[in-house]
Amino acid sequence: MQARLLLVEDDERIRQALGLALADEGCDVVEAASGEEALGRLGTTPVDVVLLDLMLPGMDGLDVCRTLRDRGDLPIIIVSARTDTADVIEGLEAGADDYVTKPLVASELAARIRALLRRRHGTGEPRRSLRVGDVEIIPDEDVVRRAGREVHLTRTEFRLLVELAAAEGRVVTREELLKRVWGYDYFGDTRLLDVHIRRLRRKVERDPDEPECVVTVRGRGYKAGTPG
Amino acid sequence: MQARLLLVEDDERIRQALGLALADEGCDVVEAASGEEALGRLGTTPVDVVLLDLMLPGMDGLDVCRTLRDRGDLPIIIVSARTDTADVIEGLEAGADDYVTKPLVASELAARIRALLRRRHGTGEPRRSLRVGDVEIIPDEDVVRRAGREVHLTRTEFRLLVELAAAEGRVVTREELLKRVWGYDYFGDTRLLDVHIRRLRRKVERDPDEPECVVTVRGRGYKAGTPG
DNA sequence: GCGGATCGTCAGGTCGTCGTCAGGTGGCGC
DNA sequence: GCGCCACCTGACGACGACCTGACGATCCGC
Repeated sequence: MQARLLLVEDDERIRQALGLALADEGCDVVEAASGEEALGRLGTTPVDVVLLDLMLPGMDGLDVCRTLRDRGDLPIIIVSARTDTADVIEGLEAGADDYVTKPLVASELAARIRALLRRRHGTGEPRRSLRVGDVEIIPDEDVVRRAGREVHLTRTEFRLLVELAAAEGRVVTREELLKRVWGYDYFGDTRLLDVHIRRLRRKVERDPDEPECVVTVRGRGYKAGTPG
Repeated sequence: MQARLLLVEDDERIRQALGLALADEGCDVVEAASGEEALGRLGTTPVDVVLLDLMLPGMDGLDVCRTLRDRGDLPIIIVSARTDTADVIEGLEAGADDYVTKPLVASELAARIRALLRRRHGTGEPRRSLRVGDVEIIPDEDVVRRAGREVHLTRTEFRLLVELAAAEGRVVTREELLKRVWGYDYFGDTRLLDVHIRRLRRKVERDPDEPECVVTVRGRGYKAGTPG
């Protein structure tokens, strides 16, 4: 799944234990010990879900929840020791998507997280977009944008670009690309790949003669340009 | 709030009591005593949320859940007497958005319904209309308006448009559309879909030769146009 | 029973996409 | 500087996904 979640909990022992358990469930966990710290982290770190304890030092948990809801539509699950109906309703009205009570079972929590992400993106997978320079790739929409403008790619071009983008700047050999995009187990030379790289560059490069996004690594393959 | 919800529960006394309690909370309740009856009602009645008991005569509750999830993204809350973690996880994995255990508190249930609808529509109000560009869809009738003018769609055209609009710009594959609108389980290559897309475009597109609302994604399917 | 509305099928046409090719360009070892 | 080889480039034909108009079947209200 690899959902990235922010765990907001002041008790260090609970936080660490829960963090480890959720990591075991396949989550990428970021921790915060207070509401202020959580809001700070969210400014810099992209996150898919927030797990929010209500008993926090300083800023009240419900206020953190309302603040987050004000700022956007980030999924929020409240984790609390209080089981009263009134508390649950208050939490949900404050903008939480779910309210679970301690003691917690990590596997159930993970299932609830998956359900929430599925609801949000239709698939259970977070809708992440990939970037290469000023080129943004949105797999769900089959759309690529360069500097905000929509660029139409064919199926093959799209998969090629995704493979390169997913490698995050590492070189992807010609053999790997042929295998992953075409399923070829090809030995020897083929111009197939070159042609499609060419067509891709024509569409995504600012200047196709000076490639920045799709860079040739002579004798090995190609790599996505590193924007900084 | 006036969310319309379908209550699936075989025990008549529980069903009536819960139905009344939820009506008090401002819900518009439709009842069904079995999975089969529920699926039948959904074919004719537009509903915002399904409350699904797992202990049903005939068709298994989890199967009902999976079937619903297969057909679309209708919000589902499972209501069950079983409290085991394994049961909860199974329910959520079957496609439910939430899992609450008996005994129930109607006010909490209503709060969870509101949270779910808020997540889905951004406002907490049940969705009574969808938009694609300057096309507005009113699910209660087989009617859409384009730039204020009323356009009449047939049942099939309407469901097609709703499926695309609900995906909010994501690509919906031909297989998905065939399955959700016609109930087909992939029928190889068929022109059925094309024809209805064509007919739909004739009615909702400003210029049917330059589709803006219903966009073809070659090799995958269709998507609702992103206005702006 | 008649007529309109709606639906599914079909055949022919269009056009996007793909793979191949032949010739050109430029880096790199000698 | 020379030649080789990896890669670039534009063009072209084929295939198939999708479009389009037409037709017959079915349903339903009158």
